[in-house]
Amino acid sequence: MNIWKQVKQQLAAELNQQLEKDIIKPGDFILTPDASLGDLALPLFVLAKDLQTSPAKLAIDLAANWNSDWCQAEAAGAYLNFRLSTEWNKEVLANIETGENERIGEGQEVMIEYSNANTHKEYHLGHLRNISYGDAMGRLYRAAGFKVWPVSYINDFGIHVAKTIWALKRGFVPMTEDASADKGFLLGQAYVEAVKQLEILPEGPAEVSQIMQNIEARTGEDYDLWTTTRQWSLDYFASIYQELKIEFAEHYYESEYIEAGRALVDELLKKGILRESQGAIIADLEEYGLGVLVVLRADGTALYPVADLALAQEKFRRHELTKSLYVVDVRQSLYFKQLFKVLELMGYRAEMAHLPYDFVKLPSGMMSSRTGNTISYRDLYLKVFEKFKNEIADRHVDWDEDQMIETARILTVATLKFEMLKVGADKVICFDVDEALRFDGFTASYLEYVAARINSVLSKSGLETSAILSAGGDLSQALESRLVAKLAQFEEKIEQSAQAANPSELAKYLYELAQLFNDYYQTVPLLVDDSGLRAVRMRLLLNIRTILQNGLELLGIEIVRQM
RNA sequence: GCGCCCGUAGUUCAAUGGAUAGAACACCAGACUUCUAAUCUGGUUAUCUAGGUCCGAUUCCUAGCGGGCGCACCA
Repeated sequence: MNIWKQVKQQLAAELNQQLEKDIIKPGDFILTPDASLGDLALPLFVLAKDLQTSPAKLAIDLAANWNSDWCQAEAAGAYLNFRLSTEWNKEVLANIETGENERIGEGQEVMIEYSNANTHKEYHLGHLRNISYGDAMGRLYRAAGFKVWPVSYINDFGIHVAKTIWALKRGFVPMTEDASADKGFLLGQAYVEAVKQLEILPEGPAEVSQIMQNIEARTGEDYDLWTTTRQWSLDYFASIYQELKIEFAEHYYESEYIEAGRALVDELLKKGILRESQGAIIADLEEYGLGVLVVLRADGTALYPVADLALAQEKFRRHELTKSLYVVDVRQSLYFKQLFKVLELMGYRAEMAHLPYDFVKLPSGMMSSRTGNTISYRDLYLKVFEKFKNEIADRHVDWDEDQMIETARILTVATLKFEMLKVGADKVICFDVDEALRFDGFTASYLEYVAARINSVLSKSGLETSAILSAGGDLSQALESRLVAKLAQFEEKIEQSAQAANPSELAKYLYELAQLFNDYYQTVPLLVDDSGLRAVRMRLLLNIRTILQNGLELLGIEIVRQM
């Protein structure tokens, strides 16, 4: 139930009745720029023109004839401002407490592919942005009632694999006998070393090429080495997913779709969707303004679309999808337009969309796993984790080790994800480690701190949840009304974030809510002697925590109990 | 050359075509005998340029400037 939308509908209905026309729509209302002006506003410029009067005069007329108690109307220049009564506050809280929300996606299935990492390479910040974004989008769709299939697609078969294996065979990077997750991490370093050595050793390229052929033959020593090292990477990825609490319904691997892809290419050649050109096999999409997509090289080896086409086919075969989404770097925008066009020509009609996001760069320049100018996920995680752990140790000498570690883990994951999600997907993130290690300002820590503060106050209130929920006192402070109005906007924010495919809107909303709370906490005493007042304030806090918790959950972030 | 994205405060980012362009960081000055100071309060600073549409443009259109990224055998 979207209460803010209900309010807009109600206002529109009452105004239309007053005017005896059906011209005001719920979408015409805007938020006031300042709380002193009220909660909602209606700009009257267009309406005044239709009614052949001036906006200011219309505002005065409408305000004069307004006679509803639940909401006050006031003319302010060309705007009609509305202020909701304090009575309304409790309705909002009751609405949140019932926990129902709109489910526009009921009965629809959406597949969302993300975390398209490469085995035998480092898992770095770029992947962190991808997985955080993909996970959040999946959660937003799920909240809207869709059946969501989060899937990962792992590229385990490119030339980069051969390079890494070459580096291992040549002993450029010593492999330890530690857990395989560590080996997965070391593979990333092996790859960087391979790229370096390939520029030095003249015999390198030929050796790598031979290894690639051996792997593709799927037999022999190099193939066995591929199987083993591939598993190291997969175990490493799995450990990261577990750490981030991100779960996939299915995992797809490029190596498993190349063969089917080749058969598909033959079929599409016969159908005339693909054709031969300059020795290569292409999809000629010039007539759609999409240029040319090369599918097979002139030497017959497969390019990326081969597996991708077969994979898409498999996805549609397995599930009745209404939407199929791909969370991939913005640089592949053209590629996805081409891929979707070919799939359309093949007869697929489901909605297919690329959810692009811009890359993560460092103050030192572009990240590149080839040159090694990256921040690995693991290094960053450990750095942030250490900082939190030290901070907790300073503040809570009485905590045991388990509590410290668990809290630091939650805060670390929250920080990593929040840093990736708080910026619009269309923006390049210039990642500054020192910035990310901050605990103040627009950070996950700020939000977590509010949750912890609320928990603390609630437990000191001495009230049972049932007593809090049935509290009947009045929330009459201006800050309380602002907080409630903010809470009421939650559903709408979710909808907007989902529609714009932009979790940063939700992140920003939650931050603003937290700011309001801290202001409230600072200025208004909460644990007051008046038991009715105390109870209703606790009720407000409980609701703030609910929204904070639910909102952060949509971003894939857990809240701490204490910090 | 063609296409896509981005140009907002010293920096990093906000603003479904609406009221005085908001935050955060940094900097300066304050607030814990009282619910967690990982907090709060106050102070200084900005829409790349030129046109156009509109009652109203950071937002939409055109041209230019600046940056990034794509565009036939990378993924």
